[in-house]
Amino acid sequence: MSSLSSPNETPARRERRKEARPGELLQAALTLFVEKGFAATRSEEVAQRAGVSKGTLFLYFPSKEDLFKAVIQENIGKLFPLWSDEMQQFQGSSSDLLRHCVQSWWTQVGATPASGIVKLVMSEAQNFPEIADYYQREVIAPGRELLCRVLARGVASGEFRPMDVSQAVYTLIAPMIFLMMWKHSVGACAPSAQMKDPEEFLQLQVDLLLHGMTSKAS
Amino acid sequence: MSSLSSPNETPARRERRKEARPGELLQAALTLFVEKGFAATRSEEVAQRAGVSKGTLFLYFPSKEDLFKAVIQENIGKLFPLWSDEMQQFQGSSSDLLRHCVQSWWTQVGATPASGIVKLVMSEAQNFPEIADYYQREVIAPGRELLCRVLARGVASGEFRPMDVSQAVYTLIAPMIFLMMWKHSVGACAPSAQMKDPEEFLQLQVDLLLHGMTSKAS
Amino acid sequence: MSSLSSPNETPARRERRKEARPGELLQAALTLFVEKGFAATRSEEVAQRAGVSKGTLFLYFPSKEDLFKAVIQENIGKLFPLWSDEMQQFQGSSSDLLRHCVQSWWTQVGATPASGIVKLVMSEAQNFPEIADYYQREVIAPGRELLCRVLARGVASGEFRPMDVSQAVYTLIAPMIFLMMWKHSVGACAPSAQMKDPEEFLQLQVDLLLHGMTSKAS
Amino acid sequence: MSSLSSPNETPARRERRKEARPGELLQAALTLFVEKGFAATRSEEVAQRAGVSKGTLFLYFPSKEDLFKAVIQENIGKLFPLWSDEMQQFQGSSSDLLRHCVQSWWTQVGATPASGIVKLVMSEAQNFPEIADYYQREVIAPGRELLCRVLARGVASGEFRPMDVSQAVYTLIAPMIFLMMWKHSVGACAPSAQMKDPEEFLQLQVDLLLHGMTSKAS
DNA sequence: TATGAATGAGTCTTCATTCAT
DNA sequence: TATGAATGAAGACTCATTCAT
Repeated sequence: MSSLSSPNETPARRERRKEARPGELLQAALTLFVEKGFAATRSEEVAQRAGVSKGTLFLYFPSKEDLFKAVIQENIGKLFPLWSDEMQQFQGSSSDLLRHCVQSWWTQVGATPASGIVKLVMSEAQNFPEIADYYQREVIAPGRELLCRVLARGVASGEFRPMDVSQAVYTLIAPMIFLMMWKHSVGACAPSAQMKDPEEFLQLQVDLLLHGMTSKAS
Repeated sequence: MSSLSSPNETPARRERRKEARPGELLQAALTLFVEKGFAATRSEEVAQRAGVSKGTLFLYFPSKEDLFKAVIQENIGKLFPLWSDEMQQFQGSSSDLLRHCVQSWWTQVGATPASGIVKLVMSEAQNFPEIADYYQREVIAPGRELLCRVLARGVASGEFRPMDVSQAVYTLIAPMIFLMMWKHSVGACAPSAQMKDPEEFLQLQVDLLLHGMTSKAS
Repeated sequence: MSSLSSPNETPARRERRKEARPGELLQAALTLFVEKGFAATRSEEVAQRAGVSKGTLFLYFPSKEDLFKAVIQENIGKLFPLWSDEMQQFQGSSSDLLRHCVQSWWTQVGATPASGIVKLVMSEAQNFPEIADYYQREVIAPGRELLCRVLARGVASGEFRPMDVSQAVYTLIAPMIFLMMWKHSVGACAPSAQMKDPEEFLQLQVDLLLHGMTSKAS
Repeated sequence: MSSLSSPNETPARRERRKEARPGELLQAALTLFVEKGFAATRSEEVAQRAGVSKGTLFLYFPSKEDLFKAVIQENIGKLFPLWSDEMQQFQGSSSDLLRHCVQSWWTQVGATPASGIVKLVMSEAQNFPEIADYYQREVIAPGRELLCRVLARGVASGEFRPMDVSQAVYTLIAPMIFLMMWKHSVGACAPSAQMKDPEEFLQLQVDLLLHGMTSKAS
């Protein structure tokens, strides 16, 4: 436009805010949703925490549910394409790839507030079918697909025993889901019930699975 | 009403019902809570399904939350003393005992509506701290204790390798929790995400664990 | 029930209120809707004017729209069956019957708050399609049908000239609608625009029509 | 932008548009108000349809209400001076003049979107007293005055019987108002209730009136 | 002039719980 | 005990209007 007139112009403050808003709101929503639950978080609280008025929230997200969907996408959904690429380029053994997957998930979801989103969705799925659908499409399906590909890779290379990968994935999913649910429900309320070392638990689970699955072990 | 009938006849239906009331309410609550969720179930629905009026429900249970607690106790809490006894009297190997535990849990909780209660509690724990406390006391603690004893039994007899039982139990708990959560959240909403054969999955998990844990396997 | 025990019992106060409530609410709604319009009347105002709380209103009418429908039925809809009977039994000439119809309408609707309802429905029809449907079914259709029967009666007896009754009715409807609209819009706001003598106007209109319609007149 | 072009060329499109803005906004408002109602039309929609931003609308019209007033003036108010002139110069009989008036109204209002404005004003008059006042001043008063003059002309010439013209005008106004209200409320919602041939209806009404009014008829 | 981001007042409806009967 | 009428707090979302740019 007028880029020729001012050499190092920056967007007007108003403009910069406009671009920053969605992120600020998403961040606020993530924190509050995880802390208080989706239903228990008032839209206005989210707006306040992001430093804007109620109306502004609805300027960027047509509804509270859409805000939730965006939070899912921002914190989890967008990881799958990246992971998919990583997997494609991975050079090592399938065991290592599997370990890498679980590790990545732990680092980027399990150990972060995003884990609260997973817990939330599983908790509220019944009450918000549209969110459940969205989650199924954007998270569950890609997630399963990714893990299935990893298992299939191992089977194809002869590293893993032949198996029904579409069922076997649950063996990987289960400990992850468990960890997130536990952390954000009983773990959050009764410190005594908290898990001591989730990462070690995860390690153990994966080792167990690999030993059970690798050809050499049998 | 029954004033015309003989005084020493069997208690009138009304009176017999009177004693059955709490149980009927509990049954109705279980069904509805599992089907629609805790928040989405109206107290009046519970009363209606039990054939009494809204007021009567509050005569037996001071609040909806208390009703929930009673449902937990009735459907899950009361199982632990029984299981504890069973365990005490079990004669076989610790592997078999472990399998038996998981089997019992599956039969009496996992495959029944009670599994929905577990899902519900994990979902609502944050919103109802009192319920979380209650659950921790009446379910989690006894459950962990029971499984810890089983593992310790195996270790003591030399059947299992030495281990930190208090962490190892999570390896058993995880697939159970996962199964219940999955079934009642994504599984209930997206048929495509449903698990095909939960029992087989469970079997597999236990086998995996036992192979990884038993001395002979190493 | 126990009617044999107490000779002249009356329903408990609570009970009597229950039966009186709908009427009280309907009355309050009629007044407020006519005075302020449907959209501009808050549900709570209606409840307050009826001396109950907001919640109670929704105990008797599932929604504000349903309340409106009930107001229509109560104040206008229920008149048609009565009028239909009257017409059936009318013995005089069709001219007299027509005059009687218009007279009845004026006495029971035009000159009463019910006229405000008609104005309201015509005003809000676009914004509340469901109400428009209801009104069409419960008021317009029966009203037209009634007037058509009257005209047909006159034609059949040779008192009126042959005509397309289904279009001719509008000649009768028009001045009534006009009177109600005028009274509740410009008439209500600008006293100077108010009609002086609506009844005389109506008389004049009917006379004009009858002159035009009666066979002898031609 | 146009700084590169010759200074004395025809006004740039932008500038020409600038002067056309109010008219475009008025046109857009007319269409939308009639289609969706006043309250249901968002200011932004009007602006959008006129190809400008929300802010610009408020630059030309201080409020939505003022926009409405301008729409009234533009589509109805400005007709009366013209009609008044026409009447002044009319040479034929008063019957013909009356027919001409009704005809003109039908052509320029009744059959055009302007009829929707009349309906709207009558609907919203209570909620917007200022609009009601404005309408009374700019439309009702001049309209009545015009018709009164026509009737008085007929009476003065002996063509019509003596009458209270200030009341008699309603006999002319009624069918017009009715037609507009009907078309834009029930007629718009329930096709079955729509009038078949409004023009014929109008004709009939006028004939009826003239028969009743002309001296010869008595 | 023109823009469009931001504001915040306003309202229907649900439902756990109470209490007069 | 049992009933069910009554209560009232709580929350998402819209949109006319403003004002910094």
